[in-house]
Amino acid sequence: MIRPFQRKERVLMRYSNYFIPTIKETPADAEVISHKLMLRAGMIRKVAAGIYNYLPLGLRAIRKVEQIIREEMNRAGAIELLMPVTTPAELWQESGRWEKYGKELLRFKDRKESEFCMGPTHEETVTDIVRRDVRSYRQLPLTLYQVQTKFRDEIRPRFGLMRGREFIMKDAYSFDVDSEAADLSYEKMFNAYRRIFERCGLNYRAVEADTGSIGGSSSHEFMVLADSGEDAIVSCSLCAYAANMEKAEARQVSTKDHAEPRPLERVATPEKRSIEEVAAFLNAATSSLVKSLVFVADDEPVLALLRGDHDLNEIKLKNLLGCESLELAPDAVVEQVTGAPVGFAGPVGIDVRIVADQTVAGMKNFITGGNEKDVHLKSVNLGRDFTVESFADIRDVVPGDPCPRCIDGIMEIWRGIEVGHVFKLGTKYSESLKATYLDAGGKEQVIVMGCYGIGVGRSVAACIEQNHDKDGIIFPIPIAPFHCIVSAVNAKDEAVMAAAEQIYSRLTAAGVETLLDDRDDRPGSKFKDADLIGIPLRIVVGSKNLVDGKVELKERRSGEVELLSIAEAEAKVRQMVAEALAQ
RNA sequence: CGGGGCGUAGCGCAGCCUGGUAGCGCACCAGACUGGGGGUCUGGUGGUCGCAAGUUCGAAUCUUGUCGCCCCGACCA
Repeated sequence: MIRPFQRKERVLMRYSNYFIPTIKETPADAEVISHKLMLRAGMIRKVAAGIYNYLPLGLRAIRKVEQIIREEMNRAGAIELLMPVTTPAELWQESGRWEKYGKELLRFKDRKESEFCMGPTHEETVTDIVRRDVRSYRQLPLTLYQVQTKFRDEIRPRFGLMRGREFIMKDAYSFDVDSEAADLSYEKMFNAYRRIFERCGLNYRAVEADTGSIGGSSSHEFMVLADSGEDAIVSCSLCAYAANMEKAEARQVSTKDHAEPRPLERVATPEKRSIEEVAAFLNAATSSLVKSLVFVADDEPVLALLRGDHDLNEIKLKNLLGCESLELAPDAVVEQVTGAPVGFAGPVGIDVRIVADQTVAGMKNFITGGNEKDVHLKSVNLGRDFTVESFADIRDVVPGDPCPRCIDGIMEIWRGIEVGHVFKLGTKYSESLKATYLDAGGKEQVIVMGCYGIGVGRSVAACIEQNHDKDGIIFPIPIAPFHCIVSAVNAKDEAVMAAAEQIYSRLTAAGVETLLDDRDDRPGSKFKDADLIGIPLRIVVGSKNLVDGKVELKERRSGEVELLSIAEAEAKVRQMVAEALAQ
C-alpha cells in the first residue's frame, strides 16, 4: 500500500520502525565478550560456522570503520577499486599458490567445470591488473586498495567476527620501481594505519612480525590489546621495541655458570617425564634442566635443546634450520631416535643433528634425559658429554627478559588481537606473474610490491573487547552506529513525543546521527537496550522534567547524568560529537 | 585431522539412564493493570524432538549411519 503522506515520518530513525533485535540472555555458544555483546545487541546473527549476517546496527559500525579507512587511505594517496570475490584458478596457479595455499582456499567449479576460488586475499588479482596496464616507471608509484569480502575456510572459526570464515577486509597493494621507493610506500601505509586505529579509538601497538611464508623483508602487525587476544606480543618497558611473540628476539643473557664440571651421573627417575616432575623429584630448579625436543624437519629428525623453564619458538627453529616443514616428532620417531619412551630424551650419546638455544651455552652441570626408560642424567656438560651443531635464539621470550634493543628495558608480555598487517612483499608476486615496467633507460624491471590489510569486522569486535561494561557495549563516538539516542520515557505522552521528535530533528540536521526511541515500553527496558547497544550519548525526555523545559543528558561511558535545558543538551551533544570527530 | 560434547518452540534448557498423550523459563500475540533501570496478572500462538534407516504393538528415549554445531589439541594467516 502506498501512503505518500507518511514519507516524512518514515525518514525519522524511529526505534519502533528500525530493526535492532536485542536479546536478554547470553547465547550459549559465544565465548568472548565481543561475540556475546554483538549477538545480544542485535548487530550480527550467525548463518553458518564463521559466517554472519550483519544486521543494521552492526553494519553501521562496520561502515564507520570503513569510512575512516577510506579517508586515511585516500589521504595517503591510495586509490580505491573493487576486485571480484571469485578468482579464476589460473591466476593462482601462475603464482604457485593454488597448490601451496591448502584447504583454507575454498575452491569450486562453474558449470563448464572451470576452476575458481573465493579470494582469501587478492595479490594475484591486483598484480594481474597492474601487469596489464602499467608499462612505464612514469606510472609508478601506485597504491590500490579495496574493501571487500574475503573467504578463508578456517579450520576452526571462532569468537564471532574475530575469526570468521567470511569477513570484510580492507586490502591495499603498493607498486614501486625499487625497494627504496617501496619502503616509502610502506611508511606511508604504516602511518595511515596509525591514524586509522587512533581515530577508531583503539588501544593498540604496532609490533614487528615474522614475515612467514609470504617472505619479504619486513612486516608489522597492528595489535589491539585485549586479554582475549589470540596472539602474544612482547614490548619493552622502556623503549619502543615491540614484537609478535613469534618474532620477538630473546637477548643473550650473560649469566654464565663458572662452576667446575662434576662427573656425569645416572639417576633413576621412575615415571618422571615432564620437566616439572623431574625437577620436583630431583629437588632441582626447572632452570637447571635442559629440555630435549625431537622434531622432524623435512623428514630429518633434529634434537632441539632449551633451558627447562623456557618454551621453544617453532618459527625461530624453522628459520634456523631453513626447512620447509617442521613438526614435533610423533612418539614412534622419538622412541626410534632416543631408544626410550617419550619423556627421557637427552643429547648424550644420540646420533642426530643437535641445535640448542643460546641460553644453554652458558649452562653447566645440568640435568637431561638419559635416552633410557626411567633414567635421567645429572651434571651433564657441553663439549665433554655431547656437542651442539649450532646455538641460536630458538625460544619464546619470557616476562622479565632483557630488551634486545635498549640497556635497561625489561620485556613485558601482552595479549593482542591482530587488526592490521603491513608487509613488504618484494617481488614474489611481480616475478611469478611477470609484472614489470620499463625504467628511464628503457630497461625492463620487476615491480616491487607491498601489501596491507585491515580486518574491518575484527576491528569492530576488538573495539568492543576494549569498550564495554556489565551493561553492554560502550562505543567510541567515531565508530558508534549512532552518536545519540533520544529516549522518550513515556511514548504516549504527546508533549514528550513532540519534544523528543524536535530534539531528534535538530540534532540530525546538525549532523548528529540520532536514534529516536519512540517505543511504548517501560523506561527500564529502553534504558537497558540503550546501554546494551552502546550509543555514547543519551537524551532522556520525561514528562516530569519536561514541565520545567529540562531533559537529561547521560554519557554512556562515565554514567554521568546532567539535567539541562533542551537547548543546552542539544548544544552539548553537538559539541561532544564534533570534538570526537575532529581528529 | 585427533579427542570430548551437544542437536527437543525464536532463545536458554528439562525429559532420554528405566520406551507408553512433549514440558519449563524467556520471547511472541490479545487484554487489563502499570509507567525513570528488562513490572504484574489472565488468556493464547508456536515443536514431523537435526536427518535417515533399524529394533519394537509403540521411539525424543534403544541401535546404526549421516549431517550440523560447540569445546580442547594439532594446523594455518
